[in-house]
Amino acid sequence: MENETKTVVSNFIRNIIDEDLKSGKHENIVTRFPPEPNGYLHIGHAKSICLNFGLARDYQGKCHLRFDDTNPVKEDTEYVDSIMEDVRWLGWDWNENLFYASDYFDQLYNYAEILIKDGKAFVCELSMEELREYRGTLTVAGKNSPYRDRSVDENLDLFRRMRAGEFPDGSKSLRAKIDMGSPNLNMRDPVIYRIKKTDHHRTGDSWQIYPMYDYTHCISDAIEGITHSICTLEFEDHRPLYDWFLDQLPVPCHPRQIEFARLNLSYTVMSKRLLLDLVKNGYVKGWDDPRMPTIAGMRRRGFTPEAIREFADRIGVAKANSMVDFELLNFCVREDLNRKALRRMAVLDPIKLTITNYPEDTIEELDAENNPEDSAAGFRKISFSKNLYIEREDFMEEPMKGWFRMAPGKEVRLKHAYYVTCNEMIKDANGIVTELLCSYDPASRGGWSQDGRKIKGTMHWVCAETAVPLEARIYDQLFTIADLGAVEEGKSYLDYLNPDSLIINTRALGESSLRDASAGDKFQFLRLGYFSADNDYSPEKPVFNRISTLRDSWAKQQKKQ
RNA sequence: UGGGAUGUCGUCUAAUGGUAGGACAGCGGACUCUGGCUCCGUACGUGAGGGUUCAAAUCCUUCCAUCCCAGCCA
Repeated sequence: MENETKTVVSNFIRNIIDEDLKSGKHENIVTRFPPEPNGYLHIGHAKSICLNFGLARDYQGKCHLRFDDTNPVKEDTEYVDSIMEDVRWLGWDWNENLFYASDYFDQLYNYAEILIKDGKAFVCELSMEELREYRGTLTVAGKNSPYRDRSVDENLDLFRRMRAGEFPDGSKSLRAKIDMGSPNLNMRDPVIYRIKKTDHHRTGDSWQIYPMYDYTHCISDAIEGITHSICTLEFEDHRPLYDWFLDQLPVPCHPRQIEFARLNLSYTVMSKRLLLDLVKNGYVKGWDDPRMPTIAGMRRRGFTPEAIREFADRIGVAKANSMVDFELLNFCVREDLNRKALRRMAVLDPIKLTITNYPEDTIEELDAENNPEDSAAGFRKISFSKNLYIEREDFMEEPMKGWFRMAPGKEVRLKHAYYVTCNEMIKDANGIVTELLCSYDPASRGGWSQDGRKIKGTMHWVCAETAVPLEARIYDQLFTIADLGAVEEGKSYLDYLNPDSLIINTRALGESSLRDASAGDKFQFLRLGYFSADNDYSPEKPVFNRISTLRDSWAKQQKKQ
């Protein structure tokens, strides 16, 4: 990644960092990516990961990976493992800086006692419903809890007994004593500890009480010496609270929280809840379903880490809510794969093509270049015979204006092979063309001729004798509308699921070398798109996922008419 | 209707009082053994009104629009 030398575009966070470095506020910067291990990472997280780790890389600082694991009822090591795998796969390294908020439970507890001793926190016995009432509303101020004025000793005693497990879940909470009249609801004596008699995936049964996010996050940042704590916009309202805790406590430093707009991508959803829904209710086949915007899904689909990082760079960082066009992601994979993917030929909708003047029982070997963008990729052998298949849509009985693929009497080139001319069509009882009879020019071997005649149409094909049957999984957007935030009144996002988001094509045929791939190998199927060998791939049953199509200016031209 | 934020080409994003720039998407063309790639060209924008200034996307002001907040979730 070191050789990705490109000019970085400025953004408001870099500007802040530049100023902090210039003013001497900081000599080095430390950022962090703080996921809660309660779900799989998605492309929105990738934006945050690339931002935080990218900043650390560019400023020679550090980026910590910290699991924000303060709610044991939702969290699991399965998620911890997948998150670490995904961050690494994206190309980032936290080195020795792996942390868990649960590592700080003791310190967090001690700080809470300090708050109590300073008269800045109290044990409250309001039920959740009562608490809601006392909190007030957006427009009316809250009321003080009747338990707000307990003595320090009583608070300390109660809090210690909460920790010891003497009280049932929900019966008591520790609250900060701030201001029930604040127009910012987060400042209305927020809960900082709640009782949860649930085992934690790391601390087991040693705790009966768990700290809340607002309390934990700022202190964790301070303990780790984070300089810039970057989070999403919805935490903007929490910043006063973030600062309040750090101002009350003898913490080692006071990081600055900076908020940016989370990623929205057209035609998909980014909420963990909705994603979990899709998985649990079987609308997709798991977290790594290639239609999912999860890192795991995108990896399986065939997106590369390089493409995702490039995407993250290109979308930039700002504070305005926005919706990025999925096409940008397609652009990024194509750009990456165009350089790297080996070319292969496959036919998705085969129609038989017979070369009538080619000798029977002969199969010859031709050379085909593996990647015109990379001469080091070399050549491969492909076989050619009298019996071929071409793409049905590459033939048109009555060619339209501008058509330069196969048509009756028209000479075209079979890529890497010969010039052929279609002389005759065989049709079935319904008038559907079932076979094309062509003649070839033996002097055009390799796909060119000495007389230099111009052949505009070039087509992909496979040799019937050696072709391998493929399963091609053709993906489309999971949803039919670009903005899932704009679902109509009374409708659910499920009403917009695209019934054709996966089409399994088992008619496809590929050149024989496609039998020798392994899961994860990526190819450009000539003129069709980029494909990745799926996890289900085996030499006996080669399965490929379509990552994206190629740009298709012919299709575009057709659409306009 | 309280508080917090945000409005720049279709989309994303630069500009730090001094020529509104880039990318994707679009359009047109060149090239091409992929209607791919590449290259060239081109159109399109400061939410609205008022003010300050030689000069405003930027400062002031009044509107308007959108987003977030009433979990013992993060």
